Amino acid sequence: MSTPQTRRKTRTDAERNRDRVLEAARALFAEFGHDVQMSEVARAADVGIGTLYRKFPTREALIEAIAEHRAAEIVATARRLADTDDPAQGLAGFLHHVGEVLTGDRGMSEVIEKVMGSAEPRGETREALLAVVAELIDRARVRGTVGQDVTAGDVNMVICGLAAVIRNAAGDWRRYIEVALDGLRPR
Amino acid sequence: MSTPQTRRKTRTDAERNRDRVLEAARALFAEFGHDVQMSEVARAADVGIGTLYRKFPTREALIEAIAEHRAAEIVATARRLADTDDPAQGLAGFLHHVGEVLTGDRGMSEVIEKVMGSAEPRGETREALLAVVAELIDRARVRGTVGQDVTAGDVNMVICGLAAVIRNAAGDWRRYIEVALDGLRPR
DNA sequence: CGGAATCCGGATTCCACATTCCGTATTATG
DNA sequence: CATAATACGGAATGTGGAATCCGGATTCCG
Repeated sequence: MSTPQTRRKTRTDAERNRDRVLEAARALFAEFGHDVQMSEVARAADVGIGTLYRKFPTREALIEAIAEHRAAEIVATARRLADTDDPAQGLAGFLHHVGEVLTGDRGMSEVIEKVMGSAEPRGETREALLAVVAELIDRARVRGTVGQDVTAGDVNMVICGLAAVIRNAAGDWRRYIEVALDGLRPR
Repeated sequence: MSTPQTRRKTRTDAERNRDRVLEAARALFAEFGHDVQMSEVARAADVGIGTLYRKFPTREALIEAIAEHRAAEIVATARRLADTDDPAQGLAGFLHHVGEVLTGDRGMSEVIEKVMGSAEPRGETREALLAVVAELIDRARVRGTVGQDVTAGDVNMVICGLAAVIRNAAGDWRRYIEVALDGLRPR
């Protein structure tokens, strides 16, 4: 009913513009974080504000699209690390990867904090992330690098803290990870 | 020159109002964090907006006043812990106290993050805090509960993360402290 | 080509707040 | 008390920024 067969192919410029917007938004949010303005995004994408709003009906929608993208990347890497059975990688490698990403993406570090916290309605991707983390923990446990009692929730907290440390430049985040990892090791 | 001897005593009601405002603001910011409105503060204090602004010429000024107050309390407690040479207290006790305070004061946990990060112009109190933390670390080091290489910066990071964990309800913050403390212990 | 169907741009509307202004009310002095 | 000095309240103003609207430009399709 919502698809009258009289449907033309989506205009090519429309599609192109959508990509432009996403790309520009990604760059802007990565550099300046949550407080870039819609008009700035539009300008950077070399697109009218109207267009921007047709693609993403809401500021929030735009941010979500970007975040989802980055999150998916992270999950992908995590899964790779989980599969490769390299002792030098695993949980440690994952945390460092997250740190690396957040360092170059201020907006993401702002989002991660919230996402790792309260069980928000951030569906699929969040689930996927939790799953991989759980797997990483299992492997680490077997290998003896983390205690039996360590949970995915613990790692969540660590990541939440990591994001804050990076976002506020509160110190050397690699050192933070080191400390956290030591803290998770079996007694 | 700025004190023409023709100076009456400050009106008593003025003084009383200032207290009311501070008290109301404290409560409001503690519960709702950074986004309470000036008008709400005024209403809660049962005072006109104009008055509120005579006491604190700026939203920021108000927040700063509140934060400074809380920070001073924390420093005081910290110093007490540092003096009491109770092994069960010290650094651990301090972190738990901070956690307790932040749990009941959302606004503060928002501020702490920033303050612990970038060497902002938050003068005296910040200095004092750093000093006590340093002292707590020294004692802990002597007692052997933290490694030789642990610095005040490390504790800063931990606190910054703690604030984030609490603010986002990302898990059990007592557990977080436990992990952090374990991570700081000597090898 | 021709003319829908779609999409664009960006001025404009709306809204949520901080901050200012000023006429009125209250307090301290003599 | 009288009166100057202060303080008060809260409507009015200013501002920043998201979201809407619509005449004009483009693109698709026969």
